[in-house]
Amino acid sequence: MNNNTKIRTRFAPSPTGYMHVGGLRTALYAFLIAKKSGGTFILRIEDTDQTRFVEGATEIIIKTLETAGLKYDEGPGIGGPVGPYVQSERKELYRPYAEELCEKDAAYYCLCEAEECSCRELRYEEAKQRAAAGESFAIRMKAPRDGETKFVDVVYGEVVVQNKELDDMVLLKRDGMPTYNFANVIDDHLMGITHVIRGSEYISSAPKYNLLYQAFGWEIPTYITVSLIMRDATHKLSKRHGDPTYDDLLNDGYLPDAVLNYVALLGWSPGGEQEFFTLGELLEVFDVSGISKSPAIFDIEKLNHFNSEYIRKLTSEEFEKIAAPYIKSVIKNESISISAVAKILQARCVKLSDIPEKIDFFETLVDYDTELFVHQKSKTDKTIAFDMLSAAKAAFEKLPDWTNDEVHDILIETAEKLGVKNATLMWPVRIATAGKAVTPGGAVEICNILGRNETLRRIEAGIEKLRSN
RNA sequence: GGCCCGUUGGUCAAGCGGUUAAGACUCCGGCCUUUCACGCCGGCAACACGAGUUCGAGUCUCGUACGGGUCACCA
Repeated sequence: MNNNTKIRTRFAPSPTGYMHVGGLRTALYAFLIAKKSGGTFILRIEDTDQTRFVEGATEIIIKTLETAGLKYDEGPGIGGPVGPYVQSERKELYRPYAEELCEKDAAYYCLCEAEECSCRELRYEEAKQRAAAGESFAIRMKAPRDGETKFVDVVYGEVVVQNKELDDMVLLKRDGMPTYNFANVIDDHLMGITHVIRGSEYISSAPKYNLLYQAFGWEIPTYITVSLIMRDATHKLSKRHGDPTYDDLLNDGYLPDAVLNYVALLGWSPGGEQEFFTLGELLEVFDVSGISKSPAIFDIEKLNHFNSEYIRKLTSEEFEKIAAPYIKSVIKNESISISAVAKILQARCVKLSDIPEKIDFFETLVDYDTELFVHQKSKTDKTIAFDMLSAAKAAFEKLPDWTNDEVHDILIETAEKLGVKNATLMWPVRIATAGKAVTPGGAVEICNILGRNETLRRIEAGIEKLRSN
């Protein structure tokens, strides 16, 4: 461990146009590891493959980190002392390092087109001449053929590999661009990265990176390898198979804080029983010793739970603000109070996209089935409902206008007068005004939101329905 | 296939040689109640298998099975 230097970590995604949930978690851990010790968190874009260029992809990454609250100290847009932070803008600087390795006999020019390379022993001078004469070439690492390479990973412990398992990986491609692996090592060193946090798909490459560091005589960073996030026991989470990306989740009405909190707990445990953590709290409790080696399955049900809780914890003003667009997507009638609708929704939605189907009845009353008036527990059926609605109508007509409290009081009063349970009156009123069995809020809230005229209109319609039945 | 890694309820997971094997999500009862939700109370459900070490193993060792990762001039 680099105890005497400040920790520097980086999140180094390739710009694919979206953010994986796993990528977000890697970014989070890198952020936490740096920040909890007052270190530096860096964003670096790994775009050495130009055929994969996706318009706007870097912006998506930047925006993701921003919404997630993972503020980077150095990176694209804000710069920093070891920039540029986009690899395609650094492409000129890799070649000299590859040449340096050739001089040290740790790499070689590979002039072969074939996959099986036969030019490993070609002398550097001779290869250079042939290259100068116009032959195209790549530069490969000259991996040792015997012995073993070992390294220590904070999560995986000591990993030993036989060198004969290592191949001569390409450092510089025929097009002159560095490979991901090479650029990664060079940049991590040049940017002073002390702790490398990445997914377990890279653990097999780690020994090769170490050989490179050793050939250069550079200090090897601390490796922290995190396991994969899976869709089920046998498939990793993937956009291609329809699994949601971070952006998909936000579009579906999950809150950034909830997603971050949930994702933090996939493959890492704080040890105690607390599950809800703000980013600030994570900074306090996060410790690499809690990172697990085994893959974790992404469970949308558990995320739902986190999201519901986060929604409930919002102040009603905050909730109204984020719920308003969803509410307005179905409620066009301007006499309906968005704020009142938001109020009855807050405790009842798992995610914001649940909202439209829950409140559509405010806008349009469907031609519901009168069977809905039958409810044993409330002691009501169609005949009773008819009487209840008639009584409610008479009571409401006496009120020129109303508030929530007035609706409540008059209904309770009416039920008392009739000598029935509150529910016996409330049920039919709610059914007549909403036209569905399950609604956010009860009869009182619904009547109040609809307003006197619309409520009376719906109650009268209900009476008519029952009369003709 | 070679190499590397993993395996505690359906899911996330605690556990670091002695526990009635936590907790959370889901699911199922019940209570509360103006439907639903919330809340409260209760319940179902796990150490992959086989050897070994040990007085004692979910915890240590080896093997087996199953699963994953990786073996690109992709990242």
